[in-house]
Amino acid sequence: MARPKSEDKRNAILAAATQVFAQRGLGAATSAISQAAGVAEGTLFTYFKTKDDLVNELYRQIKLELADAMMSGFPRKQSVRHRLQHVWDGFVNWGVANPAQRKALAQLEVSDRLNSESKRAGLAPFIEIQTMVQDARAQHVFRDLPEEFVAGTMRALAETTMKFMTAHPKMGDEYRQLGFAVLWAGITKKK
Amino acid sequence: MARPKSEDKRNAILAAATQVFAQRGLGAATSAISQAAGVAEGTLFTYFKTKDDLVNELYRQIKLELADAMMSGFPRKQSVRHRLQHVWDGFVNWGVANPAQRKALAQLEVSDRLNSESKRAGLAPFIEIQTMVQDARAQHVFRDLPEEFVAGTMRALAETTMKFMTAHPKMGDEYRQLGFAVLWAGITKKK
Amino acid sequence: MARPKSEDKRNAILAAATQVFAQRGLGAATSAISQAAGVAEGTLFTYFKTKDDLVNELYRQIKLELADAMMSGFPRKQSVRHRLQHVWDGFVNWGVANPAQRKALAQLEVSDRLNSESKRAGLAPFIEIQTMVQDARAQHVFRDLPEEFVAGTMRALAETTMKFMTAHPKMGDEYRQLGFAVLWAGITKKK
Amino acid sequence: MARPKSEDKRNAILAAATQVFAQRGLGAATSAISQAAGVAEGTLFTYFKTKDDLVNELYRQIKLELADAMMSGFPRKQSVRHRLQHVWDGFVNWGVANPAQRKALAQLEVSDRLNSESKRAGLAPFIEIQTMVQDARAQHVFRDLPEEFVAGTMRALAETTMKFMTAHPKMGDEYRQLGFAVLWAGITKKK
DNA sequence: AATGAATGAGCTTTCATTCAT
DNA sequence: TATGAATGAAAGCTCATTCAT
Repeated sequence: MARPKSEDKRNAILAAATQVFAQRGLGAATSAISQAAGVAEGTLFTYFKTKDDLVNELYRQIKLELADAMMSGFPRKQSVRHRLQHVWDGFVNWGVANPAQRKALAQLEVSDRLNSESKRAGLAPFIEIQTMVQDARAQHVFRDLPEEFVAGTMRALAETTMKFMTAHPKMGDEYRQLGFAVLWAGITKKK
Repeated sequence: MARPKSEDKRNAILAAATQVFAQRGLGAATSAISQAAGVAEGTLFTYFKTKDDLVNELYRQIKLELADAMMSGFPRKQSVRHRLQHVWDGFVNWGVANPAQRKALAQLEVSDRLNSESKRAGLAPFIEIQTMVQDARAQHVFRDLPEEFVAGTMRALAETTMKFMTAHPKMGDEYRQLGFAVLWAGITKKK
Repeated sequence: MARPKSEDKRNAILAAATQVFAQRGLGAATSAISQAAGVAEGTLFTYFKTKDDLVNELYRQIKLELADAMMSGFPRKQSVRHRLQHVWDGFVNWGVANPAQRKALAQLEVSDRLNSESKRAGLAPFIEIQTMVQDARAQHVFRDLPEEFVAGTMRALAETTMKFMTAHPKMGDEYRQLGFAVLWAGITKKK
Repeated sequence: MARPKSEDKRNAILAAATQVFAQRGLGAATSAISQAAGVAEGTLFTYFKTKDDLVNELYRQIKLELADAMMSGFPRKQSVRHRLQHVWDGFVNWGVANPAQRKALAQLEVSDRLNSESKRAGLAPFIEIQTMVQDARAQHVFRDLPEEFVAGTMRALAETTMKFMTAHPKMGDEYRQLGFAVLWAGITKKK
């Protein structure tokens, strides 16, 4: 048989796309990606039929990585606060550790190149968070907010927190705690 | 004597750019903008030397409009809470009333086309907010957070709030209040 | 106003396309055409939105020229033989005088790039020939052949005749007569 | 010992090329041919060094098949009319029975990919027809036409005839006769 | 100043051919 | 020999910008 499609090469292309998209946006040329990946221009298209395919695939992959970072070891049985802290820490730590992924993801989320199938797939691994939020509301731990409002708030605060952690790496732990404290104070019920 | 450049035309181009960028992103063609503005393709370039110039100019203009919406009638003398509520209301009301501007601004903020000069100019009209935050911290009303963290948090929460207000127009007032409550609870000191 | 679209340039592009298609087939690159026309690559697309548009337009233009060559001065009132000779002479003379057009047309006719609208438009100017053939059959001048068989035979014989006229220019008149004689003998009724 | 090249595979490629070229023209991708042949893309190039080689080889092969259809059982001893009818029938019957070959051949004949060697080889098996035409002229059965004019006329008329036979299969025999009658009337001397 | 045709670099994608397996 | 991944030179087309009118 001929040489098999190399998983390495596919990954190299996805990694290169992450970097290039993070730096220059989704408008970046596929040739820049193939070059960064160290493959020929045409090779990109043996692994991804079109640029849109690449974009969608990259989105799903990053989302999976992120989900892994947030959900692995999720303390299902513990308090809402513990569980929320777990996903918060997972999120911001991942974002700080993977700035290119974070930036690329931000571009991908607002892009009009994602098909609905990808969007759905990107959401799927996070259902447990939804469950948690529903629990928290049912237990009157949270204010009476729509789930998506909570999710949006968390994402937004995490975004801000990550910026600060990145800008002041030595203060990372403190900002992460601080960000969480703001989130928790904001969304929970006052006694 | 040559015809003077028309302020009308310049504004038409900026308005068209707002709409087009909001809909299709900054990658949209300048020809789409000139068409939407009702001027010739070349005319755009007599008002803005390059596309980048247009982008930067638009950014500054939207920021000025936003500053106006947030800062006019600013109750300098009143409590921190009153002042914060004022800018919050100004922000989210503006965003809901001007969705194209809001979307365009979001694209502009993350774009790599803004030069540092524009970024600085975009920040300038908001210094009074900084002052307010500094006051609040000095008075120990706020947690011990960096000013920019507060600003980032506010922007992030406002973004989420605006999405909800837009999605559920009838609940606009409630969501605006709710968003503010979350913000206030998040950033102020516990007694 | 800006400089108007130049009819000259449009014609230059069509002429260049004729030459290039004649030589290298419809697969020839648009860049080869623009170069031959002495315009920039992009300019071709201000006159023809796509390559297919150019191809279809060229087809219609050549057909019109050919129709003019065949039909102008058509002796409506004279005998079938006179009329047939008229279109025959017009056809082969045109083909010999315009070899590039002839070759390009041959490629265009068998191409799958022609849309049905163009095909219809290309046929339209030749209806009088149909009428003539119908007359001839009604008068029992011709054998009992389908019109299209007659047309196909004529085109086919003309093609052969033109090749000979081109190969032996000095014998042009003789071959034209000879070709017509073969055609006439072939399609008319024996007494 | 290395595996010998498989005649089967070679034939499969030629057959596939016939179909693909007939349908999509000579511009069709080699990958489409290899796929249709059920072999790998690279394999095509072990049997034919380049696409041009494949094209030329296919031309020669089709011409041989056609020659076989026309010349086998050629009644050398019989009258010119009998002999001409034999090749005519062979030609049109073959064309109707092998539409893909016929279409592919038509594309090949007008292509600029045939080298002169192939053209010569393609002509060779038909010499006997030349001889026959020479005989016919010497015997003053035919008009005073160049051999190639006769050949061209025959091919052209056969082309038209085949179109009609294909379009109206039930009238096949009639059209074949009719076509031949037109040919014979056209090229023979009047008494 | 206003226009829009002209320009050519740059884009994504295809494809004949090569080459590692 | 057979395979199909790898290659990079085109291809058609778009677009920011220039320039003749």
